Amino acid sequence: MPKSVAEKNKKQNTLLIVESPAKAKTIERYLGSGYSVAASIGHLIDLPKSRVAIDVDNNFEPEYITVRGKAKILKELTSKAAKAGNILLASDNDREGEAISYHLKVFLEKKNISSKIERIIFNEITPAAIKEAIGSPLEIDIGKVNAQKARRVLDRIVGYNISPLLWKKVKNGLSAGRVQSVALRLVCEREKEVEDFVSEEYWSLSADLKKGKHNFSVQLFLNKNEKPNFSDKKSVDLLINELAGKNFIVKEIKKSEKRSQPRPPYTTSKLQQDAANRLGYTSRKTMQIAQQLYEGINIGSGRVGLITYMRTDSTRISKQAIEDVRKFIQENYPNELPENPIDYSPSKQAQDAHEAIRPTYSHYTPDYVKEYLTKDQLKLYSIIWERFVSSQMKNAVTETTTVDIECGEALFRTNMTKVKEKGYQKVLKVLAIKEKTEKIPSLKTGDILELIEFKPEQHFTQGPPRYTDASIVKALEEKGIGRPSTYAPIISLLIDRHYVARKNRQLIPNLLGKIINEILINSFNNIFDVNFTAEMERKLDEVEESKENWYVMIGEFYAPFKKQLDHVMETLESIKGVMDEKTEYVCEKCGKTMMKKLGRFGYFLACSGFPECKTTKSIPLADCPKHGCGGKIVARKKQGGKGKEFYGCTNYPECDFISHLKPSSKICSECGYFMVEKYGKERGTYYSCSNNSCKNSKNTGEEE
DNA sequence: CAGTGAGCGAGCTTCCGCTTGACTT
Repeated sequence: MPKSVAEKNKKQNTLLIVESPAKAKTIERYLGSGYSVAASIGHLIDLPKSRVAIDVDNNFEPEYITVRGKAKILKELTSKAAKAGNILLASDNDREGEAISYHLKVFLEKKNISSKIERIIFNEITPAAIKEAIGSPLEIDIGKVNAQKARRVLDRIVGYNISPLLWKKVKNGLSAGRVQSVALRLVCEREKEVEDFVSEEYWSLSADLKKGKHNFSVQLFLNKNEKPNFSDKKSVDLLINELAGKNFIVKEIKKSEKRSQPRPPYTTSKLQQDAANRLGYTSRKTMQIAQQLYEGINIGSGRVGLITYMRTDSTRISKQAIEDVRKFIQENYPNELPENPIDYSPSKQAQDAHEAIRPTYSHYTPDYVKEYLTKDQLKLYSIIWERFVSSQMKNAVTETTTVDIECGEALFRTNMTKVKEKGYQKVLKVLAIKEKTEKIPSLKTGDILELIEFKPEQHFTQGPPRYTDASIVKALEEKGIGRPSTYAPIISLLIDRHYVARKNRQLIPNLLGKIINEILINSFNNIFDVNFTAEMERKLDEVEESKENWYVMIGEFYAPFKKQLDHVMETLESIKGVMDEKTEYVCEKCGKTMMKKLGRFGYFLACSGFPECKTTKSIPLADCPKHGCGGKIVARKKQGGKGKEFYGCTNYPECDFISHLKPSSKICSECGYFMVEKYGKERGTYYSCSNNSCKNSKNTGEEE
């Protein structure tokens, strides 16, 4: 049949579809002619946003539609598919990826695309891995698709039923969900621990000693291992008196060697943790910068993707990358190259669709790419590079010398740590481990030391630390809640909804967050529990292995849930309006007091006479400092309500005063402008003048 | 690192997870 031959010739190229456009570009380069590579840019088909769209009476069948804004991509993919001889669905090798491929396949078949559609899977972007995958095409794994469907439907049922309950009982626009509400719960529970903590005074004792010309410090120990806690100064003074005049004698000198292993290359969670702790980045900032490094930076010779994909739960490394980094180590640190590559098999629960986060080429050292990167990009790239290269180097060896010194009945001790072999630490700069260690003069057993002075020191027991971006991400990952692509958005969501505030990097629940959490755990303790997700995952595994029907699993959840929901809807008392605060402001139109309320765009003032009087206005935060202006400074946002808040004058555009930081109640003693709160890593919270030409704007503001 | 700019809001909101882009950092 001549027609089909002509058709065949026309349609000989293969279309490969992945999720990420950057990945598509890379793969296109690897494959060359005969192939074209396109990207779906995430999910294309999903539940509609505007309603629940789950048919409870029909085995929970979800209603799928084209995702808003994705119609164009779907159309383009369809037209490319129509021209291709062969279509390879190469979305990620996890549940979500399988669902993307499945939906695409169903869609294309409906569009009467006659070409062969196959699923291929690779877990790393290397020519070898991709070619191997193309050589062994697979069927869609319907078990995985069903597990994704179950997860999606469950989250929809929980989120889209409990959120409206909150609208009715507490306030419009609120939200609840399997993941966000547990994150909120963690923050609230920690806050409770902080509030309940009672700080206690205790004292420690050290002594400054002298041997020859060398001074050094030793600490009092109990039972050889424990530091004693004196509850007050009296008891420590008692001991000091007892020891007065007694000799300090060196009793024992011990040396011990410790090997420290390099850490595995980064996963998303670990990268966010280190970037937060070491560089002070929020999770969100880390991901934005990582995305830039992934998509590519022009480094003279052209645009190069500097790191592998940044959303991963795996520490796995491609064979090619191992060879590359071992070559780099061989050339630059030949003594630190281990005989064999170090294996970082991913943890058991990892979905493992991507490699670890690593530099694409080890020889692009931070120094080499420095001039092409912004400061922030360079810092983040440096820690990724250092962590990866060091992960394939030899252990470091440290030697610790412990000296036990007796004084009467008391035992004092000091430690000195020396690096014997730097090993992997040779490449650590930004990630360098800064260890403070005592310098001890050379001593031998029996030496008698001269006492310079006793140093009793007062301490207070510290309460548990509040969560930070770093520690909440760590906690969520450990509990299996959320995914690499959602850690940063979860934190942003809690803050955007005014459930939680981030202050000096700490996550503190607002009253709104506490109230919602209280309601949720009182009414749905079983769902918003850290174990709920773990149990869900266990069942999803059974669905994936076709041991259970996805809708049977959902049905078992739904029946009791619906009962619970109806009960709460009926019995829970509405507290609508209790969040509104009375203020001193008076309505300009009717003279009634104004209430402070939380709206879609943040807090605002509204007349207590609502709905008769609909007066609203922004909350004045400070007087406009411009001479003779008389306006008030209020929080503002750019058009469309997008972007970060700034603070401007109510007399705009006549008055153009602006500050990007929130006014504090403090007034500058130099120029009378209001001061703003700033936070420095070293000096903590301080105040600075909002007047750029005032000298106080650079310096620490005076404390009142 | 400095620069940054709307007049809204009392209804139609909301989930999680995959992606990037536009916007800040």
